[in-house]
Order: sequence, then C-alpha cells, then structure tokens
Amino acid sequence: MFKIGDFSKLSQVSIKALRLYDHMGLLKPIHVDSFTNYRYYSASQLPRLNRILAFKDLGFSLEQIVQLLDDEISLEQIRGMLRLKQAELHQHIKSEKLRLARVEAQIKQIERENTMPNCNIVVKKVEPMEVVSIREIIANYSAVGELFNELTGYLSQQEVAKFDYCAAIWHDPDYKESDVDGEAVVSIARSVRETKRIKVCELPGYDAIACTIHEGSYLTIGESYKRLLAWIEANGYQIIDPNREVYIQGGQEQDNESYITEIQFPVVKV
Amino acid sequence: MFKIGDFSKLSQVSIKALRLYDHMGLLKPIHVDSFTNYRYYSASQLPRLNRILAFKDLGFSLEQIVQLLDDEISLEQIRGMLRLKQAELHQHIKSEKLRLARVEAQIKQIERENTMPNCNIVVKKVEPMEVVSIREIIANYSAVGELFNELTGYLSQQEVAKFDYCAAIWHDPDYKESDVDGEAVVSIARSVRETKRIKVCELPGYDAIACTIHEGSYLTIGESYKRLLAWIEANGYQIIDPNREVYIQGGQEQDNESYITEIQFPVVKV
DNA sequence: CTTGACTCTACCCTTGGAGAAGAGTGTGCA
DNA sequence: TGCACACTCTTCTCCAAGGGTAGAGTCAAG
Repeated sequence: MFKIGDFSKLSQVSIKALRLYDHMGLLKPIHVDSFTNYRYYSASQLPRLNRILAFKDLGFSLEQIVQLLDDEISLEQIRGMLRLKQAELHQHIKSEKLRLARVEAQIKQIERENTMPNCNIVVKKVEPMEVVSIREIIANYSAVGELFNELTGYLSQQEVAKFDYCAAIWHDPDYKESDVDGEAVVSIARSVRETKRIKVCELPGYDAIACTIHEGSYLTIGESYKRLLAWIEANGYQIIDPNREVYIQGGQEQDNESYITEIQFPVVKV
Repeated sequence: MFKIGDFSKLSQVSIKALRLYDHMGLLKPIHVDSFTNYRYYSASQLPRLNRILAFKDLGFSLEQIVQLLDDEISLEQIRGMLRLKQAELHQHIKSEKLRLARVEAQIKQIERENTMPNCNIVVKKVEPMEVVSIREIIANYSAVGELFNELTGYLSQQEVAKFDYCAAIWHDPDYKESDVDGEAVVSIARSVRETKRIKVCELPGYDAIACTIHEGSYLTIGESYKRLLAWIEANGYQIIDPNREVYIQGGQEQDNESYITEIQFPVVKV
C-alpha cells in the first residue's frame, strides 16, 4: 500500500497523471479512504501501469488504452489497431519528411540568394466550377484581355452581370513568345447559352494546386513564375495540367501596381 | 474589399481561422466597420496570408509567425529559426521511426506467438541514490537473500530502520549457473559507517533504463528476463551496465505469488 | 418588406496533463 | 499536546489552433 506520492516515485509517473488515470478509469487505486479520499496503490498495480505507459509509447490515446486494457478485446482487434497505428505512423513520417524537405529548401534558398524568402507559395485544393470560356491561339499572353472583353460583353448582353472569378488558362506546356494557346474563363452562377466561340463548361477541380500571389504589374510576372516553378521542382511535385492565372484584382493595363494575380499549377506529389 | 466569407473562399482559409488571425494580430482586415464590426479584407492581403500559410506549413506556431512577419527580424535570425526547426524535425522523425519500429515489433510478436502482448516494458530515467551495499561472489542468484539479511541486520544495529529501496545488481555480463558476482543494495536516508564488507556508495543514475515488472515467484523470472532482453534487442537498444532487480514487494521465499520485482537494464539507443 | 444568407461576439470542446488556490491530513519533534 | 512542515484532496485555469453552436444583428434580392 503506497500513497500516491510514493507510488509516483516508484513508477516515475507524475501524481497528476495518476489522478487523471484514476478519473478515466484507466488505473483505479486498490483502496480509497472514504473519509480523506486519499488514494492507496499496491505494487501489484505496477504491471498494469507499465502496460499503460507502453501503449502510450506506441502512440495510443488514453481512451484507446482504456479499451485495449478493459473491454475484453480480441487479439484480432488489437492487431487491427496496431496495423492502423502503423499506417498512421507511416503517413505521419512521410509528411514530416516532406516538411523537412521544405524547410531545407528554404534554408538553401536563403544561403544561395541571401535574401528574405517570400514564402508566398502554398498548396491548396480547388473545387470544380461552372464557367464560360473562349479558347484560341492568340498573338501573345497579354492579348487575352480581348477575350475577356468579348466574354464580359456577351455576358452583359445575356443579362448576367455578376462574375467574381476571372482567369486565364495557358494550354501550352512551355513558355512561348507568340501564338499562345490561351483560354479565358469567367465563372457564372446560372446557365448561359453557348455560341460557337463561347462555351459553357466545368472547370476541373484539383486536390493539389500550387499557388503563388503575384503583386502588381504583369511585366514582372515572369519572376513569380520562376519562383513558383523552382519551388514545385524543389519540393518534389509534378505539374499535371495547364496552369491558370486568376485575376483577383486586375484589368487591361499592363503596369498597374495594385493588381493582384494568382498563378496556379495543378500538381501531384511524386 | 471582400467580406470575410468571400475572402475565406478566395484564400481557402476558414472564417474561424481568419478571425483568429485577426485576434492574434497576424492578419488584420484593412477595414472594420465600427457599427457592425464586419471585417473587410483586400486582395492585397493575400500575399501576407499566403506567407502565413507557408510558414504554418513549415511547422511554425502562429506566435512564431507573428514574430517572423512583424518584428523586423534579420535574415540571420530567420535562418536560425529554420535551422532549429530542421533539427526539431530530424529529431521528431527519428522518434516516430522508433515508435513505428516498436509498433511493428508488437505486430510481429502477435503474429509469431499468437498471444496477447504483455506490453509490460517501459524505458524510464532513474536518479542516482545513496545506498549501502555488499558485493560478493555468491553460490547462485537466490543466495543474495543472505546478503540482504546481513545488510538489514547491520542497519537496524546502526538504528537506521527505514529503507524503501532494496535491489540486487548482477555484475556478470552473462547468465551463470554458479559463482555469481552479485551486489545487494539498500537505500539510506542518512549516512552510515562503512565496514570492510558493507560499503556506502552512490548508485549511478541513468537517462534510459529498460524495465519490466515480474509478478510472483522468482522461479519464473527467467521468462521476464527473456522477454525484456528480446525487446531491448528488437528495439535497437544496447545494454551499457550491469542489470538490477528491484524487490518492490519481496522476501526470502522462492515461490510467493504476491511478490513484485522490477528488472532493469541500463541502455542507450544505438 | 420580408426572407434567407451572412456576420458578429461569446461560450464550450478537443489532448494530456501542469500549475496554483484553499482546505484538510499525517508525521516528526519539542 | 501543540506546532511545523510535508503530503493530499478537489476545483479552477491554461496550453494550440481552431470547430461547433447559440443568439442577435446585418445585408441584399425579390
């Protein structure tokens, strides 16, 4: 019969933890004085406490350990829980390794360029979206503005005024100086009639799309592309579809410092 | 100017998170209506939000990100924080791999022996301790009882009555049938005179000592040793010092089912 | 003008305890 | 026997990064 302090020293488990395990029904003292509420433990409870610690060490939560120790659980079920934990750990280790790679890429970048990392790159999900689009071979990248003019003109004619998503999709696999395969898309809330040039379609969603925000003039957007593409390669992603430029705040000027553009590349982890 | 819902959709960050970042001073809306308290965000805040997400992705806490983004922090300091994070991640991955190895060892044990794992093995720290001891080559393991008799007799003669730690240390590197190099130790609260046979010394502490609890008769303690040694090997530890048997609840009998003994091996990770 | 969608603050919940407050207990010592 | 000090009890709050919900106020379209 040990008081909680002695039992704590014996087992190297804090008094706080012992009281918590009591509350959770994980390890009840063999005797509790009904006057003083003092807890009394026996050395014969050490094996159970060790089992608790061992399961905790394997990464199980206290609630799971209650089940593992008390609810007449079959060997098969225990094996199943272990396998699940194994899979979780595999996954966790994998993602931590990727994170480590990202941290190391940042360190390298700082050491190479000796410049504050912009850290403006993020991978997110995008949902599919109903859009109207025009796709055409155009003279150069900035010529996409005319396609937008055509689209917005058509939409206002159809009395569909509001559109809050406005993007270009570049279908060429590489950078081109001229004859660019470009598509202008604008989101719509309700269906619209198609024409020969103007199609209604669903923009695909992606589980992973690498994004960066480009601030200001389109003339310097090449820098943002370069950083994003370098990041994608350094972090072991692979581009799987044409990239998008989302004009969050934009217009027809080439050199407006207040424009905000998001560059997006659909990717998968390799 | 976007309301919080639109900005949330635009950035793929939950409204809850945006409000939290506002509270923490991490990302204040560019305008807050003083009547309605509605938050209004601008597209020009997206780069900052992306930076926040990118740092979060690297594993930094929100508080750290506040510092990273606001407190005119030098490139050197950022590099230092990245290096620290890198070391943390290395350590974390290492410990998760060890945990995975333990889980897999358990799975294997279940599949091999088809028996409920006892999971009674745990690695803990022990502190150094003042003890009196007798070390001698004795006939066999159970002969250590006589050394304890000698020690407790001497201590009661010295009017030192209380001792709550009672252990044997086995100095032979391997199991022996006879002529065992054994040491009996008993903890003391205050200093005691030495004799030729009875020494006062400090038992060393260890950062890692692999332990299991053996319940019952000493006749079956070999089983517990076998399991503990197998575990130590399977989990990549190495024994660095003589092992101890702590008699938590014990006596002179060989076959008492209520005895509780802890077997301890000082180890290091390899 | 109404209705439904949106937003606000404020409160509780999550893990595995740590820390502290305030009150009661046990033990050693004079 | 009284006192001091160590120990224990319950209860409250706190941690990180939000998620969920309630109740009240606000906005925009029909």
